[in-house]
Amino acid sequence: MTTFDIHAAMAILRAEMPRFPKPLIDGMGEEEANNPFRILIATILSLRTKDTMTAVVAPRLFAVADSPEKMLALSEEEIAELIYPVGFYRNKARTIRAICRRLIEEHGGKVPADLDALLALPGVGRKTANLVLTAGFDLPGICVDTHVHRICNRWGYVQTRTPEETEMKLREILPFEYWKEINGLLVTLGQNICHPTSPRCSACPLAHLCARVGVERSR
DNA sequence: AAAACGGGGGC
DNA sequence: GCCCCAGTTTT
Repeated sequence: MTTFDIHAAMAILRAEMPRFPKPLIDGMGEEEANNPFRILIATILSLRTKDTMTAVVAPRLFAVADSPEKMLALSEEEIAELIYPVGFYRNKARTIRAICRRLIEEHGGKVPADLDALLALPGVGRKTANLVLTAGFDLPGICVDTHVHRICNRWGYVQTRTPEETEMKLREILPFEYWKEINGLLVTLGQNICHPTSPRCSACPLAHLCARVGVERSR
C-alpha cells in the first residue's frame, strides 16, 4: 500500500504544468492531436531523442507524407534524409516503412485502435501503443515512459523496477480519471523540474507530498 | 539482464 | 570530451 496522495498531486499538476512548454504530443495542433497516424509516427521518431528535435523533424516529414500510402512511396533513404537529426535515423526510416506496409496490408491503411494490434506492429512497444490509444484515439490506457516510471517511484506511489511493471501497477491503483493525463503531466514535470539527475526539488510544487526516493537533497 | 541502435544538444 | 535523450529489439 501507499500513502502517497495521488488526488492532491494531480490537482496541483493540472494547475501548475500548463505554464511550461507543452510536450510534443500535447503540443500538436487540433488537427494533429487526434490523428493517430501522426501520433504513431512522431512517437517512433522520438525514441531516445529530445522531443524538441522531433518537433523540428516531424512537420518536415508530414508535409511530404501524412498517410501510410504516401509514406511508403518514399524510399528508406528519402525518409532518412528528412528525419536525419533525430538519431537512429536509418532504423527509424526502416521501421516507419515497415509499419506503413503492415497498416496497408492488415489494417486497411488505418492505425488500429487496439492495444494488441498496435503491439504487433514492428517497432511498437507498450509506451508507444498506449500513447497512440490515449492521445490518438482518446481510449483508456496508461503510457509509461521513463519520466512516469522515475517520478512515480520517487513519489513512493509505486515500487517497481521496470516501466512495464510500473504500467501494470498503475492499472491497479491509479484512479481511472487520471489514466490519459498522467503521461503528459509527468513528462512536463520531468523535463522541467523532476530531472533524472539533480532534480530541482526547491522549485517543485509537489515537494511536500513526495517521498523523494532516490533523490538527493540539495542543500 | 545487458547490449545495440546513433546523432545532436547541454555542460 | 562526456553524458543524456517521450524505447524497442536482439543477444
